Parts: sequence; structure tokens; C-alpha cells
Amino acid sequence: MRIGEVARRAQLPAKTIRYYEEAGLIQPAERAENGYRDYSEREVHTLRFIQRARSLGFSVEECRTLLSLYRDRERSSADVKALAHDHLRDIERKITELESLRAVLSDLVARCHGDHRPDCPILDDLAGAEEGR
Amino acid sequence: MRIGEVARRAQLPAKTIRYYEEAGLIQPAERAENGYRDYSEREVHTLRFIQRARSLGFSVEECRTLLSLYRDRERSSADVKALAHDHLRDIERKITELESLRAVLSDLVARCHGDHRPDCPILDDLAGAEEGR
DNA sequence: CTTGACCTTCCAGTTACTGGAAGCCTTATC
DNA sequence: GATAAGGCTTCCAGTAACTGGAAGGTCAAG
Repeated sequence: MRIGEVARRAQLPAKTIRYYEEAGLIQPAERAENGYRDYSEREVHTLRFIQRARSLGFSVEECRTLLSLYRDRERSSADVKALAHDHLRDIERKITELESLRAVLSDLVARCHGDHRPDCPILDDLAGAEEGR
Repeated sequence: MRIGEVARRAQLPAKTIRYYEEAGLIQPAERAENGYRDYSEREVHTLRFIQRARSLGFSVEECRTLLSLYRDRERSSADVKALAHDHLRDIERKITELESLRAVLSDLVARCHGDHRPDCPILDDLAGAEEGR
């Protein structure tokens, strides 16, 4: 199977698959006589695993760890859970941060009349105006 | 005033201030005889403006636009509002995305017993197991 | 005179790709 | 047989916004 089909089936751009190979996330592919990469089902499965993990926001390094845990029959589910839990906490922290940005911004946006005049509470805030807050 | 004090007062690392200069976000600083950058209150104010905008999640490019609007007495507050509103929508989109990740992850984490045994719903999910979902 | 705190420039690294150039392989079509 | 389209190859550069570190100049204190 050539890279195009793998890409389609794993929902990843071919470029990204080559990048993962370069990054050592997957083994260098077999090569056909013409030099083209030649894949089997196994690689499609691995790449789908990675695609799914990436779509859950795990970093490429975390994917590397997840893959090695996946392949390790002696793994403890506790290790997987710890990784996922840390990642979950990261996400929750980001949500909290973004919610606080949203609160400030939506307030500023609401207070800006948004017409042809130059007065603007948003710029006033950025400039450090203390009045009216 | 040297860069260290400006950094402290604008709550930005000195390296970042040099970077903003390099990036054209602020004018190249005056130089003292010894070659050190020499700043006045004006630059502190500008850098605070940038710091505040960055802390609200505006990109450096957006900061550039905000600064030029700030300096433009003929600006329309509508332009500022539009920029902030777009940014707000970006943030809301990100929150939505992260909340959906959080939902999936917290479910997976909850379902993983997290002990010494290898069975793991998290890895099963990544591997594309369809059962139990 | 040396130590330490600042300051300078320049280069490299970070994350995870993505775009593009230049060129080979294969297949279909004229 | 020539050629055009589409897929494949490698390699290089760029993205965002810094950050770390090396090598070295400046200045005040002890």
C-alpha cells in the first residue's frame, strides 16, 4: 500500500506520515523497488492510533509514550491513566485561562460602542486607563 | 532607563523587548554612549500596552494593529471592536474544542481502573476498539 | 584588580507540521 | 512514441513567539 492510501485511511496528510517517520514515531517504512514507501495494515493501525491520540490533544512525545505503553504487555494501566490525567489537567487549566480571557474580552467588547468615533474602552484598557473599571 | 528596569516595569523579559524591537513592534531604542539601549516613559507605556494585549491573547500581529489604532486619532472604535470581537470568537471556539476534549478524556480516565494490570480503556479507545462505547 | 550584575550580539532550539521546488514513476491518452 | 496528469521522492525554508546559551563589553563596589 502506498502512502496516499495510508494517508486517506489514517486521516493524516502524507506529509505528516513522512514527518512521523522522520521523528521516529513510526518505523521507517519498507520500500518498493521503485523507492516508494510500502505499507501494510499494521502501519495503518499505528497511524490511526496516533491520529486519534493527537486529536485528543496529546503531544507527539506523549504519543510516543502511549505507543510504547500500547505495545508493552507488561504495562500498568496506572501509567496510562497518569499520562491521560496529566493531559486532562492541562486541558482544564487551559480552559480556565481561556474562560478568564473570554470574560475580560466580552466585557470590553460589550462596552465598546463600535461606531465611527475614536473613543474606545478596549484601547483605554490596554493603555492602562484605571477609570471606569 | 536601561532595558532591565523597563522589563521590570512592563512585566516583560528583556529578551522579549529586544525581540519586539527586532520584529518591528516597537521602534529601535535610542542608544547610550556605551551602546546600551536607553528608554523613556513612552516606551514603558507602549510595552505595557503590548504586554496587556498579549496577556489577553492577541497575537503579536494583532498587537501591531492595536498599536496603530491606538496611535491613530482618526480611528473608528468599530475597527477596534471588530478585531477584539474576532479574537473573542477565536477564544470561544478554542474553549468549545477543549471542552469536547475534556469530556472524552475525563470519561476515559474515569473508566480506567489505573492499577498494575495492563487492561486499559484509554489504549483500547486509541486503538479504535468499538466495544463498550 | 577582580567580582558581579548588567548589557551587547548572534546562533540555535522549541512544536508539529506545511509549502514549495526539482525531479522520478506510472498510467492513460493522442 | 510523446506527453500529460497524478503520485511519489528528497530537501529546504517558514511558521509563532519567544527562550537559552555563548562570548564578550561596561560599570560600580570592595
